[in-house]
Amino acid sequence: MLTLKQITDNTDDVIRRLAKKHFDGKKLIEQVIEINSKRKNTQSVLDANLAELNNISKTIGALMKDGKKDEAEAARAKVADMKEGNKQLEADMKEAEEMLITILCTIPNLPHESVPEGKHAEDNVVEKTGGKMPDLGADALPHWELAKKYDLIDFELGVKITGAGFPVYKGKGARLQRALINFFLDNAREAGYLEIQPPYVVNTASGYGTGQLPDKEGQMYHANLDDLYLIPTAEVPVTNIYRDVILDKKELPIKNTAYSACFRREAGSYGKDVRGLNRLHQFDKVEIVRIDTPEHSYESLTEMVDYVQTLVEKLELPWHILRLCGGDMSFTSAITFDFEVFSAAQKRWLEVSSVSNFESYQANRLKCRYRNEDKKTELCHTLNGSALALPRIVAALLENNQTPEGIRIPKALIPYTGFDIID
RNA sequence: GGUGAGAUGGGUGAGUGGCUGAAACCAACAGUUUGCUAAACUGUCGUACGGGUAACUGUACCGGGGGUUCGAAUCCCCCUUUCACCGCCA
Repeated sequence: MLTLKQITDNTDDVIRRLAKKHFDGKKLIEQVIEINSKRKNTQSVLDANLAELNNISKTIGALMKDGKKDEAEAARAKVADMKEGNKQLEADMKEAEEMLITILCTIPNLPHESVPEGKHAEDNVVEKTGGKMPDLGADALPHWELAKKYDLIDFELGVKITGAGFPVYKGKGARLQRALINFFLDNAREAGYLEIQPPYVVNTASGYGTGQLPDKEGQMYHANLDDLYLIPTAEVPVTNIYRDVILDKKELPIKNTAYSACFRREAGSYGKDVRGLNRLHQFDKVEIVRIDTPEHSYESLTEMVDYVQTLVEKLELPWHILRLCGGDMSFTSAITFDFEVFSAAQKRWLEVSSVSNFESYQANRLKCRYRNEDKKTELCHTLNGSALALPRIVAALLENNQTPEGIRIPKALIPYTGFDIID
């Protein structure tokens, strides 16, 4: 969520920037300012009352010792009176604080100045393109048919065991998954990321910390009995490592990477877009997460984007990077670059990575801070990105590398798969 | 799952209901001394939200939430969690 300081110091600027996300924040911002000033006034009165109360309480002890019972009784009565009045003030404070958080949670992050205007995915700007488009014949098969032909992935079996969107990988299909995970983790480690193996279920506090709760509750699987959520991405447990933490500036930037299975309910989307591996309820992903200072976070963002580029290049996939427009960006992001790879038989671009800087928006909720040179605590910036999500990479690898002899494995991956062709 | 003992600042750890936002030690930081290092000495050393240009100052917080009391780190209740032993178990 945005900080009160951001809102009170640069009110007009905040409203203007929210408009880029097609969010009309004028009323809410005004409301925040009003409630906040009320909160301050209430606190001033309440603090003064409490100070007096504390003083009187101290004198009661002394009076009792001196045997001045009457005076002590009088003071006691007065205190009882004041406490009644404070109850209302305390309730007001609590209400104001809760209201502020509730409203702040409904206001999205401010887009960075460099975010392009636009409403939909079509308005995203192609930032960079690379790789070679494969030249497939007219009889090229989509990945779900290749998966069947070579017995790599069994979608129907997943339906039997669990339901749609939970595929079963078999043989070289399963080994390809394992190879990609290791390939991504090894690359991340070589790029300086610390490997983390986090829990796949998290509590509600963590859900709030990274902003899945309260609004996106329906997107996570929930274990009712224990009130725990299956993670939709490793970002959730890994970023929550730094919840309620004050870091030393020397530790920044923190660079973590984690593989996890990801679970997404994604209710209500069916059809061609979700065919095969295009959209799943359970999938594998290696995530990179950074915690950084505000001064350095955009440099970190560039490094992360460049790093992801090396991955798609090593996999020899045709790729491009999109700078997302204001309307297509996520609620919590200040700037997002999407990586898409071209899936040649489907003839469509598939999103395989999303690299974002959340600036202090997420850190504010997490209370993730660092101590600056003046020993003052300041909110960190948080960033994360997929590096990479497996299913669509697999889809593109299968489709783009199909030959009459079989499916060729890119050179960089062969040491991990242990085979160079799927036939 | 059962029983018992715990949870205090970055760490260790003290704390008869008022003199405790919290001893002491360690770590850290700044300085003095010193040819360098070390040692010694001096000082600083939790967070949040208010007030104040500032020095400073008010309030809240001793795992979390309630309660008792004029007053709670301290007493009571609930929850979480750690450790030990028992039970179960890959």
